[in-house]
Amino acid sequence: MKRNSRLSLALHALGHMAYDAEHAQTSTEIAAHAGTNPVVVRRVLGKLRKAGLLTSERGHFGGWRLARAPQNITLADVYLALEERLISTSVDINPHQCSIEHALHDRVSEIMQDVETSLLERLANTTIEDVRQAAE
Amino acid sequence: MKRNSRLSLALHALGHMAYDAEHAQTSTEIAAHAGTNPVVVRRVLGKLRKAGLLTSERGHFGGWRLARAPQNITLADVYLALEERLISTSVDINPHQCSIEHALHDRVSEIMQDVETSLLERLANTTIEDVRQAAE
DNA sequence: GATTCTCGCAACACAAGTTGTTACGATGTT
DNA sequence: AACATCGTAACAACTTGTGTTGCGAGAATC
Repeated sequence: MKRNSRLSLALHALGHMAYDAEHAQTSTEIAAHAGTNPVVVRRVLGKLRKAGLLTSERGHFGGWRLARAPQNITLADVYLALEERLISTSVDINPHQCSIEHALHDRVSEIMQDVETSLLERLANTTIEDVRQAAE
Repeated sequence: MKRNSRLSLALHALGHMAYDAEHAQTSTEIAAHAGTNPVVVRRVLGKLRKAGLLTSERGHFGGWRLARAPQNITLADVYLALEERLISTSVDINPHQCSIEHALHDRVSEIMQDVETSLLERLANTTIEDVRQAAE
């Protein structure tokens, strides 16, 4: 697997949880469905919980539940919860800072920022519920 | 250094070469300016040569030159020459292919494709010459 | 022709990030 | 008490990006 597999895993899990929001799903169940490991699932879903998209409960009949209705969770929410960014803003500014480098950084950063914003707008237009319905 | 450092390096080198297109620049010079290694420079610029943006000459007074006027090289040309993509299309399709996974893949791919296209359009609107002038 | 300069390329080392796995403690249910 | 489940740390394996060394090929100069 490669980059973006975390986003795929998160969305996949949410999609399934949208089917019956009452029943809590265990990380073992989710992992089996996604072809990965329960610990990996907890790592990823832990970020979604931190962002308020999910709740988790320990103990018997514990597991993961949506914290909101699937109509109220957009792909953008999930993307932001993972705290990854397509654009790499971390362009090390060299100390000598030649003017070409500076002009390039400004121009490329501006474009990347616009693209990132555009991406978020598009992701915000699709909810987990939309995806669930599209899958039927 | 992180991702995108190849694009930065490539653009940086092109920006400097745009100043005097006559004089060939050696990978050692470029590397010193960019704070990296000549072999790294050759690796990156080799892709630009393959794409027809640069030429290289061996031997005494050899080095790198622009293959076209800097007005005719856009940031999109460079981005494409590096053969990297922001979007990771390589989402391993699992054999069992659950319908949620399929719907998600379709939806996210569509969005990513649009964003990639939008990025290319924006990059195509700036030339190396534009950047050089902005640096003055 | 010998020397020097330069690119081309392969090979390797190192660091960082991603994923999978094991282990164990904490918490909740039966 | 026994069991199920999450939370988290630790580690291994793999991939990727970058830096480095070494050496051969081609081209200019002496």
